[in-house]
Amino acid sequence: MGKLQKSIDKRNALVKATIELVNNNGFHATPMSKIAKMAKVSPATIYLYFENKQDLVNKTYIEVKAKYTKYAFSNYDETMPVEVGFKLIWNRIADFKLKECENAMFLAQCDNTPMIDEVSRQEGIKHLQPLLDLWERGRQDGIIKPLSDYLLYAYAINPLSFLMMIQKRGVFKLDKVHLEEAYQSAWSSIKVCQ
Amino acid sequence: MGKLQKSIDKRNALVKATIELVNNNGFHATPMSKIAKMAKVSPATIYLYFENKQDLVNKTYIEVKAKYTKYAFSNYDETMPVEVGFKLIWNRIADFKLKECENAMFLAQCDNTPMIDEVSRQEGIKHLQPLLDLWERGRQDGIIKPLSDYLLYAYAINPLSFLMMIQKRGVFKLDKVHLEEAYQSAWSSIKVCQ
DNA sequence: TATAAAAAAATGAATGTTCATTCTTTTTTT
DNA sequence: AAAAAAAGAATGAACATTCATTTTTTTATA
Repeated sequence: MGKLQKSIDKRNALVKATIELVNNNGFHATPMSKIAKMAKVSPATIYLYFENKQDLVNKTYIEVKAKYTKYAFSNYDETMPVEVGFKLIWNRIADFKLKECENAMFLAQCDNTPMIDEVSRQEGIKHLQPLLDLWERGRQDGIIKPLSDYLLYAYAINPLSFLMMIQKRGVFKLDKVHLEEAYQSAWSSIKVCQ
Repeated sequence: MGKLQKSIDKRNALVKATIELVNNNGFHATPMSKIAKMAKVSPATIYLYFENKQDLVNKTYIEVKAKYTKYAFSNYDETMPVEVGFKLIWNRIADFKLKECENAMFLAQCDNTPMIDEVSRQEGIKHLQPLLDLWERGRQDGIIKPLSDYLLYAYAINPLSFLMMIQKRGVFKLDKVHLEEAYQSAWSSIKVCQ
């Protein structure tokens, strides 16, 4: 195995350990020493890859966010009709939140916490543009309500975070039927009523 | 001022300081010493009122959650028609999230973080019953979609947390018009389409 | 190709700080 | 005068980060 690959593996192991430990204990209760142990690395080695703990968590956030948006748009292209495109993206996001639960949990925690730098937060938002473009198209065609992107996100996408969270907490199990119902609610909340 | 009142004041000051500091720095970065300083009390005094830091934050959570639900239902009574009752409660919750921003932020952070004991979390949920009863009535009358309470909460209420969060972050200002739009989206997402 | 010197990467232990909690003393209330 | 409440300082543990060594990898030479 090449030196470069080994470096990449080590870095990935650190990021993965960070996600898992922060999910279970929160940022404040995950010492660098535990992250190191879980990644099978010396604590000192972390500092060869990241400046410090804050940098580690910022970079982890940005990477997970990038993975999220890449996943969300993987089978979308902008020539699709608005409703088709939205359904596609919505389902991919739902998939991500339910299948890539660790990653999604981590994002939820970062997004509701002063754990992350404002700069990294901004960096993370960038890649959502295709969805915003789709909405703009929908508004112009009179298919989607003329609401701010924030409102549309709040009603069409954000509820999935809540559902993922309670599902993870074990109090509720989201099955195929629920998912279809959730989609209908999401779409109802932003579509123009005929 | 009586001894009891003085005790209450001191305890309230501690709870208030906890909320403010945790909002700004997160649980991990708010030392007991800072909480004590902000509440104008010796660090040792905190331990006369709370067992330890975890207990302080658990109790704070439960109190804020109780305040939230009390606020939400203050002008609701269960003889109201479903749609009227829902609008009333929704608006009170919106008010709380926007006017009692510190409290709402604190709850959002607690709800997306392993900061709080599972026991305290359960304790906090209890008081939401009137809303669940209203929804049950709405489902039976064919006014509200036959969805699980979790789904209804995810679409009708939870988006307000997201909107509060981004508003607090300064990236978006929620005005009267937005609020009415938000209500329409919330209601659209859970009402049965005629 | 084999070997050794140099460079890079990785390590475990050490350092200094921060912090939750407790202890002893002082102040306030009864 | 006794009891209760509060205080500030002390304690000891946990932790992020750095330091001095060791191990691994690369490069240069024969």
